[in-house]
Amino acid sequence: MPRSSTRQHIVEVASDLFYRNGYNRTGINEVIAESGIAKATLYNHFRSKDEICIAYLQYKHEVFVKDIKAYCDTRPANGRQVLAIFDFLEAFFQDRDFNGCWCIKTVAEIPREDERIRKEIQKQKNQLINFIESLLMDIKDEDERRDTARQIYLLYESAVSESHLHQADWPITSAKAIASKIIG
Amino acid sequence: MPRSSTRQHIVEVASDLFYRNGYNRTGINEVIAESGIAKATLYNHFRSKDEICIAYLQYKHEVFVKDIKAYCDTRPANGRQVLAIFDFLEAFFQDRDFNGCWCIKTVAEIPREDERIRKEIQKQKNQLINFIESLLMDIKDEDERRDTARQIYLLYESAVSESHLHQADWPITSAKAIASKIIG
DNA sequence: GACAAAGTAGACAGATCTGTCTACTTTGTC
DNA sequence: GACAAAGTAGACAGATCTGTCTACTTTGTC
Repeated sequence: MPRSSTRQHIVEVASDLFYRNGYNRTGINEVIAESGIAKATLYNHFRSKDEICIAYLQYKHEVFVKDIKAYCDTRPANGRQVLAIFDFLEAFFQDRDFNGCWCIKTVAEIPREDERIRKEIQKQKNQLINFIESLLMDIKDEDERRDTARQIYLLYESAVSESHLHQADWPITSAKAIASKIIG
Repeated sequence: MPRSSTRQHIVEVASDLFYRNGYNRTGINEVIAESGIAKATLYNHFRSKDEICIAYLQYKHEVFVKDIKAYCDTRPANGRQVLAIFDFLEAFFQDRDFNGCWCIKTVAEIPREDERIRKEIQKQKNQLINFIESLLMDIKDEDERRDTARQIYLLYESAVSESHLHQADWPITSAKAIASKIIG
């Protein structure tokens, strides 16, 4: 296996385990056993478990952005296109691998001082707000567009967390209904 | 110290530590050192760390319910009284001990199989929805009242998580603005 | 086919952390 | 003041888990 795909393979396996079972409850030994690689190989690609955590967050975000963009692209580019993000979430929720927001989960597990991870997560959330804003180009006033994007972002985030917490999809339909009201 | 207040003392100290530094990152030894009690005393009051976790969640919820009710009671009991929950949150956010939602934090840290903790958290969230509903008695239709309570609950939850995540209060003002629009 | 780079299997050091147990002391009540 | 209940200080077993290191093998390239 070429070096770059070994790294990628580790990231994918670790991501699955971290997301499913939690970062602290997934040991390095589990990652290497599941990856079928030696421990020294893992530490040849990553300096520490922390570094794998960053790669995990980036990988989840990368896949998420790709998927949600592709999903929204199938809808007509009008003022209501943004509502597609809730339909995307509904599909994600129905998937048996759904386990809430990786950012929120990870932030709860790491020490508060870990600035690298905190910054990465804030970056991801800001990119999501920007993406939502890009779907709201019907709104000509820049401040209003930004405000609306933030509001829909809040609803989306809530829908993710709460559908996971309650193990039910009413938060998704409810959030979508509010978003629909907001964009008029 | 009488038995009941020893127990209460442990719960308060453990709650501070769990909420501030996280459940998994707070060891039993830290709890007893901070409480100034012996380890055997702790295990005389609680069978396991897990049991302290339940007591922690219940204690945080109890204080929260008492405080938010008292806060909302100072406002006129009209259709807009429910908006006070966002002002309450704003005050809580300004407090330097604010550290997001203890339920979300704890759920992220415990194994998925821990049903007792999961049930406790769902119970707390349902009580919050019921409390919000009790502030919406202006809405006569029962289904509509329930729906609205859930919507405002989603906004409140989002405001808690996101103000913590972004270390900024715009999620609170933004969520309040949406809630205000919903109740008309 | 020589050689470097990458990978292997797993022992092990060292740092956690929970929960038990021991031998003893303090406190509160009759 | 006797006695039980509650608390103390801390050793220790046993179960983690991360990251290093050793001695060796495989792979890819010139």
